[in-house]
Amino acid sequence: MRDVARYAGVGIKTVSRVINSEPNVSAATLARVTEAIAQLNYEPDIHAGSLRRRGGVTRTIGLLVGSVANPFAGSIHRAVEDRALERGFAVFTSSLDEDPSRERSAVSAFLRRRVDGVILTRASPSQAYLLPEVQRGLPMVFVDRPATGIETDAVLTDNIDGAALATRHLIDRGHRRIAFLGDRADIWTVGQRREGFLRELGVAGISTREVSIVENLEDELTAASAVRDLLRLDDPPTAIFSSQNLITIGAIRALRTLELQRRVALVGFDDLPMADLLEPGISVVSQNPSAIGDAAARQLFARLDGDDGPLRTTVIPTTFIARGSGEIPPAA
Amino acid sequence: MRDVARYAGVGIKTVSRVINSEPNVSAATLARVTEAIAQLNYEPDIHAGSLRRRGGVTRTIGLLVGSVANPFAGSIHRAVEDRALERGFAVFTSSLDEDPSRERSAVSAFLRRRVDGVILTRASPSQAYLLPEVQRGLPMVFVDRPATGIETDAVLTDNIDGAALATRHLIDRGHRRIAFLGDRADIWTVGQRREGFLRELGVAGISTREVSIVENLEDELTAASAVRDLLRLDDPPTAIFSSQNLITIGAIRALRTLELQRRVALVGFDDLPMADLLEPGISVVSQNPSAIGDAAARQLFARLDGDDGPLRTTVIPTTFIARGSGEIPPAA
DNA sequence: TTGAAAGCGCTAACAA
DNA sequence: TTGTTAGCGCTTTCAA
Repeated sequence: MRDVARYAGVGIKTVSRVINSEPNVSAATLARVTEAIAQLNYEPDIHAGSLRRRGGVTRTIGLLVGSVANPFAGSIHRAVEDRALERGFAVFTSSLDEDPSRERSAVSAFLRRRVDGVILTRASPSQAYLLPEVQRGLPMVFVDRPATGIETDAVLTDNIDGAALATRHLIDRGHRRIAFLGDRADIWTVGQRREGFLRELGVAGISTREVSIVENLEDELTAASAVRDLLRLDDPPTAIFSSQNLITIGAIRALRTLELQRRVALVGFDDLPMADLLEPGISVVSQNPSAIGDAAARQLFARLDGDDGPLRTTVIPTTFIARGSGEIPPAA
Repeated sequence: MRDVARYAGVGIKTVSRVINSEPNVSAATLARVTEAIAQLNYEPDIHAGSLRRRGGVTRTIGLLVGSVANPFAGSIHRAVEDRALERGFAVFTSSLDEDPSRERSAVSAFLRRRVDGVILTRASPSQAYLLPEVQRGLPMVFVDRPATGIETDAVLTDNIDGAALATRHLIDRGHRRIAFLGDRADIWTVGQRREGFLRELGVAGISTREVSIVENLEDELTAASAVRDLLRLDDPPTAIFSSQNLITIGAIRALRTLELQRRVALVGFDDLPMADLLEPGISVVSQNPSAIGDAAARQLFARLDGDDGPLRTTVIPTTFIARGSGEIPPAA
């Protein structure tokens, strides 16, 4: 900055004014400084500035997700990035892999870099360790799962309603022996989805003894093997509600292996790429990760703009997409 | 830091020593300082430190990709993040959408935040504007596409060989009238893939008049319509080589519409999720984005560790995956 | 083993 | 409209 000032023949503060588009710089001076910046290929150091700047803002936010390799997280990330870009904010991202210790170290890495706000999908059971940041007023928006141990803004999918929607759809087509496939039971969303499933069974007067609930499925393989086991029962389910992506794929594979993909109904929670190109097409309850990211970013920036209204939980609705697999009637 | 020093009854420099795990701190002092840090919930400001630190390292790198919502980019990102995490580096990401102006502004945003290195998929035709950074010694690794206008390290997919592999596979099954479907012709990779396609035609002695080359397909819709047009020709192609993901999906849709998915062979460049669950399964030349990200990050960190050996271009091989669609023989 | 003082690149406050 | 000075939180240098 000193070099630029010297080159332009002005004081260092004038360069600062130009960089920050502050008023009270004459057109001629502005031109000279701009030229000097271009000539010297100068990029101001945003962090040196934020050190002294009021509030110490860095125009940087942090995003924590399950894994950036996961398309669901990718869509959230992209929506957050789009909102951030509009305001000249940069985005740090970190993958947590459902590992509580990674959550803590990633948050710490962000705090050491003085992010202005954080959007996070939690991986640990309690966020009480973030209490000092909440009290300090660091904006935080939880996505996909609410915080535990602290009160914050949140943006969630309507898991209960989505699961109920899927369940009712199957019940309406005459199914009673429906299987629920869930992933790790300590993940908040799966509990919600099971709740929606059970609620709708109750509404229809179906006893939980008629249904099968399998939980803690870890991946495609365990899901596929669970489905094979279920369908070998004396009184096998006529429909399956799979509460997560990879589990749905496992279920599809198992049904194919048994050549039952046109006899047993299947509805998955969360959409799959090319689900409409399979035979039958896979009916799903579709989430809207892009809307989640968008709402979370808007909420975060509203807080950064000084919104100190009451905490808000935004619920993003789901959409049922019928493609064939969910419309199969119970076997005669 | 001053608060921590006061709380622990030591000088500020001693706190600095503890934070940076420097030697010459007695066990008793270390314990007191550690306790003070915990009590005060202190997180050091990494940027204030880098201001004075030799070399000014921030333990931060920047990653530029097409779009973080794209699974190919997501896999690269995840691999980069994994390498970065091992070393306590944070990762900034930005999506470019093939927009040259976004490339420049995103790079500038990273430079203003003093990243220690950059990994980028270029979107603009020339990177000559980065010459000052190259000369300054800022480590940069280009992924997926080489830089133009500057010399840097790069990690690329073996596009020519991959395309040749796919083409040879079709030729070996008796096809001669093969269609090549390409996306925007100004994207470097598609040119390479066309080159591999043409090379293999030459080896087999097939005239380019026998094949159809369609380029500048923008998305699924334009690809699908191009395929429908091709198959309505008097002498339609018996096989299709699609050089990109979305275009492959468009081709699949078009073949379905025409009910030709079991009569016209199809090989795509880049793998698709659930491609094995379609009927027929989609044969592809699979890239390895995770290996690309891994190699790029390793190269970047090697440079940060002081490796000043000659510039290196790492080529990541492709794999052919036969699933059915590529093994369909020419219609009689 | 420890700490005091200077200074990294910038902005706030204030003076000219 | 412009510039000067102090100081943000840390590391470097050097002295105790």
